[in-house]
Amino acid sequence: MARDKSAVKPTAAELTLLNILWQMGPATVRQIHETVSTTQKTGYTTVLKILQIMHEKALVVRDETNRAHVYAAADSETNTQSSLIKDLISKAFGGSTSKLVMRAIDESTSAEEIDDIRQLLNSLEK
Amino acid sequence: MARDKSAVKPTAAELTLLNILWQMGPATVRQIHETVSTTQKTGYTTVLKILQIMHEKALVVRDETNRAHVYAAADSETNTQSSLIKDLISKAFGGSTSKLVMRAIDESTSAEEIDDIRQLLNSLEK
DNA sequence: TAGTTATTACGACTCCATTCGTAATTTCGA
DNA sequence: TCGAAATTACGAATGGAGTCGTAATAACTA
Repeated sequence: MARDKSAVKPTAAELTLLNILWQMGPATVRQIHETVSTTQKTGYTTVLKILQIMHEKALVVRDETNRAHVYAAADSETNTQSSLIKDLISKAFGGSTSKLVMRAIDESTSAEEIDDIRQLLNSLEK
Repeated sequence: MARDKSAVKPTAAELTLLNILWQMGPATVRQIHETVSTTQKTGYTTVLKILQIMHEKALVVRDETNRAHVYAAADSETNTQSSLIKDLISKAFGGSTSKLVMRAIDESTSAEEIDDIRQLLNSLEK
């Protein structure tokens, strides 16, 4: 049996690094550390260690051609978002997507975002 | 300063017990354990311990009047769902509610659920 | 009352996430 | 070439989640 990739759920720290990788594209530890340092005070080797663990979990791939390894997200942002949301729907919303959507939309949701959602619904065949 | 309740995010195991409490209403450890046992094999003292930790975190309240303490969820299901979803939107969707909704709806979403969402949007003033 | 049963309290143990210091390795410039 | 700088590798320390065994306590019953 092949291992189910969607079973690997990134932790909070891992998601922080994935967000950077999705934004920047493939990057070295130094680049990633510099970016993460603008918002947090995290040591260089901490970032390195987390990337190594993510590599073991296959959350990232890395190019070892050069001295400084280049890391990249193994899965797309879209796919990761989908699996995170499916997880939350099953664990906290009794499996109901509509319940989640109803909770997600509140007074802080902008009119533009609501328009976006309306257009999405209109584009559905169902 | 009052402590911010929304800062406490229930873990996976805690969420399992909260779901039971929201469903059953206030209940003893025995009742909760019996319910959780229908789907998992978890020891009685494990459930007790988790409830005690949840009590320390103020995720549940308990009535110690009787020998068998009666536990109840401290916060409503709706409020907890809202804070879980806000957390996910900020950590994985760049703060965009519409992006989350777009990911949430996919081919597995039933026509009934999509209708529910349409009605929600129609009922909005925006 | 005395023993059995039910319940809570306590603490230990494992696993994993997160952090970082230090060692080993490689590269590059003087 | 050789030493400084950069990078990776390794491992230890901390803390929390989840698990459960055992002790302490309370209640019930024969």
